[in-house]
Amino acid sequence: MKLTQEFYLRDNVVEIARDLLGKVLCTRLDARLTKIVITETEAYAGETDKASHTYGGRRTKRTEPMYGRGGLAYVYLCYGIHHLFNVVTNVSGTPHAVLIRAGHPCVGEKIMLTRRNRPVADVRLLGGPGSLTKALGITTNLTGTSLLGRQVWIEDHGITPDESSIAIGPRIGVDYAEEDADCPYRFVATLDGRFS
DNA sequence: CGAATGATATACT
DNA sequence: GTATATCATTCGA
Repeated sequence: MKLTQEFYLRDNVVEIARDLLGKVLCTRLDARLTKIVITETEAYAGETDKASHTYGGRRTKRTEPMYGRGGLAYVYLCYGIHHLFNVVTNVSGTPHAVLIRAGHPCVGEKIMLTRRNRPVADVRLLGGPGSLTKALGITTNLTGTSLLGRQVWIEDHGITPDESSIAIGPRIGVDYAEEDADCPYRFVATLDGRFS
């Protein structure tokens, strides 16, 4: 059920980004349990990827978790407002990560509505990386946390989108990355009611 | 379309 | 140590 270390240690970050579609991202924070089905991801291929914070081997206090072992969380503040959640992959020393961009409510929908201060669950509840972390209660103080622990983890509920329901395209908001801005590293799944 | 909003990286003194 | 530009976005006009 819960994804194991081996899932995250694999060396093809693009493949892991695709495999994360349909998996269930869970948090238990402030004694409140929330789960969402992942529907959109992006791969960031570390040192060779101009869109990645670790391009060229840049290593700072912020990016330190990306250099850790696969299976850690990398959370950072973007535009001074939004906390963005990433899954660190590959072995220690290879700073790859997958950004979780969107999802569908699974457990704790009411808690998520409260955190987002919204009346009803629509596509905007979890419709972007910043909205998603707010709904799940994720903040930068979770950066470096293990995804095999008690606060945040990922489960397999047996949802496997087939090839035809996955759209692949260039990543969002990475215009600064020159030629790497066009890499087909973004995955979107359309799961028509196939989640529990 | 444009403001909000603050940590972070980088380039200076 | 201090200054400044930049940003893997969101929301509301």
